[in-house]
Amino acid sequence: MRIHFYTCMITYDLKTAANILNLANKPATQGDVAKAAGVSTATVSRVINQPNSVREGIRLQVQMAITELDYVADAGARALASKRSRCIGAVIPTLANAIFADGIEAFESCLNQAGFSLMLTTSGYDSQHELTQVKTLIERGVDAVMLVGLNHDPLIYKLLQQRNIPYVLTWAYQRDCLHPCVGFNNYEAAKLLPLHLTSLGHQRFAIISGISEANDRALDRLNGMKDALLAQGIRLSKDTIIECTYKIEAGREACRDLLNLPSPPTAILCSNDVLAAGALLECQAGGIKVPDQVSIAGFDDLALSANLTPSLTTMHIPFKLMGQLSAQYLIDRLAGISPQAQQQLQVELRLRHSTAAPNNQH
Amino acid sequence: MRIHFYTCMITYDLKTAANILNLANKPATQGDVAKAAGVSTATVSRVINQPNSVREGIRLQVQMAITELDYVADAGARALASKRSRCIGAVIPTLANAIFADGIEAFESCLNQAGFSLMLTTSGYDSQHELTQVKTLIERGVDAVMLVGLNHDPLIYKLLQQRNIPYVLTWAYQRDCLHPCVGFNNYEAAKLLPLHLTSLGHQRFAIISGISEANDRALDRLNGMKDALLAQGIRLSKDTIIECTYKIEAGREACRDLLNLPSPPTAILCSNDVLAAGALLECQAGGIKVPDQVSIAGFDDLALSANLTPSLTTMHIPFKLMGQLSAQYLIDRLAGISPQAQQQLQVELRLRHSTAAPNNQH
DNA sequence: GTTTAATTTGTATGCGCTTACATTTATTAA
DNA sequence: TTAATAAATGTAAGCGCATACAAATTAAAC
Repeated sequence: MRIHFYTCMITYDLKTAANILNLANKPATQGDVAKAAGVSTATVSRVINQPNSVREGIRLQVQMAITELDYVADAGARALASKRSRCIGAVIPTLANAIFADGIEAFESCLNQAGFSLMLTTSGYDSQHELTQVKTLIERGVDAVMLVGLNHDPLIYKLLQQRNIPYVLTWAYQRDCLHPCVGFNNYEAAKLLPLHLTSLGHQRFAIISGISEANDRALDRLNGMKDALLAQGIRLSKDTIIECTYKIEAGREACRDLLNLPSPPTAILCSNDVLAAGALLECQAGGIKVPDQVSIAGFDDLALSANLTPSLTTMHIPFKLMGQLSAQYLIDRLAGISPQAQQQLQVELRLRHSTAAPNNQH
Repeated sequence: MRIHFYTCMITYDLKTAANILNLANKPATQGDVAKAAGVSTATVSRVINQPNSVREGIRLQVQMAITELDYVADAGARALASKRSRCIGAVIPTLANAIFADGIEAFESCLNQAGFSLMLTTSGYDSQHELTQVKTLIERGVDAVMLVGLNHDPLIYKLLQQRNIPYVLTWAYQRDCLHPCVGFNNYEAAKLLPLHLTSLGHQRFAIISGISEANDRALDRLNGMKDALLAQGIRLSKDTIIECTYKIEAGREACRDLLNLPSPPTAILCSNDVLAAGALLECQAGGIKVPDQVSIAGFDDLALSANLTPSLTTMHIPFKLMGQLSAQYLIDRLAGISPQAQQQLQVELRLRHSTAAPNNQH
């Protein structure tokens, strides 16, 4: 009796285990759904992918079976059979900069609505790492790719074109660009800032720029500013152009250095708002009046910028729109539509209170 | 002769066409590599997945063929055959808040190093949308999932457990949490801020909080602050607790409202640094001296916070570390290791210059 | 030098789905 | 009604890879 009882226990345990395994291990397949609904797997597939091609009665039957069985199509098998992963990859320099975070948020949101998922990677402003990341994305089977900026390792283009993977460049625009791009002309946009300040009467300028070597947007902005100044007959000396990483502390430090110059600038142009905010905050901390003693201008128009005191004069960039349009471009390409390959967005100089005519007493 | 010649032409044309097709259309498969290297597909697979199990000579041969043919393994087929997509999904509320952007950046970087890719989605602080996003991630076949916060639709857990998909909750910690989590106790951490300010002598408090309904972190922080004040015998009236979205403008507006109260607070506790920065900037804009007239404290320790004038007293949270540890947790789980399921991180009150003893003249 | 064991390689199956094509059913025209 | 056409459904063949198992090779033991 004892032994018998024991045996029962074991049987019971095994059955329990089997149930757990059953619940935990084997997700329903298309075949299971087909059987449950009394149709073929082809019909199940159609219900999922082209519901209108299935008569309503059967469609409902199948959908009920899907719900009943908690069926979720296997992504790998779908990708293998259909040659589409429904994933789109993006390589951005970093999420630490809010402009990328905002742009990507809008990008992802658009993809999502169109039934795509975002595979996100960062390059850290390193073009070789960017290449690696693109290779990874290709290995993951993404259907399309978004990149930031115009300059990339040529191998990237080769790999993408070879596999017929649509791609789009963002954050930059050139009329005669060989690649699809959605953005604005950093060079031309950057020219507007010096123009504004020279029109106010400034003569002594300085620039705080991002690292131009690894960043074509930074380089374009820097060149735009320099060229616009040159056009006004103003040539900057080496020590009035500082390149640093896009960190608020770096902007502060650069500003401090500039204001300690024997003949400090009356206007500081910053190639983005993080640096400009740093410069402004450094002035605040040091008791230097902006714009009375020095004017400061930025680029990007972060949410912070309008809320600083004084509010920051800066170039407004429609990052959200940029993310949306670049997503839409890729979605259209994948849908077989041929959208416009080069799309230019309007930027706008936001005149606020960090810039004013230079104070002659200075 | 003529006919013969003609035949040649056709043959040539076909060959050309085949070449073009070959170059443009069909990426090399494992079989192509196998043929080129004179081995079986199994060996090619081994060279890729367990290189040490293949003798060096053959391995090099295969690797050469892979390079030669630009072979990239098909992700769908790999996922189908191996039941592993090598992708990990994350659902965060938004990228607009720098803390998530920073955390995710570290998270992604870790995944990358371990050979995984990140599939990123946002929920917009909407738990039903979060559920949808988790479903999507499961459909995409992610191997694991990262979520933010402790409270989620139970169905999320059910779906993940049912499919045996590892997951981890971040940005929050509870000793007796039923789920794996990496983070800190928002409630306990938030208690420290009122403590600091009451010890300075403050009696009249206000709180600017995130929307607590849709955000367990915000709720915990709010409750922590309220309870800590209650423990000191301070009970806040309705109009001194303002809930608003995490926007700098919202923080400004809330601060303005609070300072216009008949009996304005001498200390404003903010449940994150964006709101605190907003409050601080509003005071700056309004000519109200911080901390002379009002003390302001934040939570998160954004890069901006230390650079404001006055610098912001706030709770430092190790977001980067949090991203890294949560990534490592999932990586370990997928490697069959059983890492510690609940990991508590240390937070630290950073005393800076936005808080001081209340000015009695006020 | 043989036998045995350990390592390396090949064979062949199936992962779960999509889709071309064949077959059946419904619809329309005559 | 029947024939011709259109629409819906089923059949079955891969998609490209990983891996269990079998076979062959090599190393170790005797």
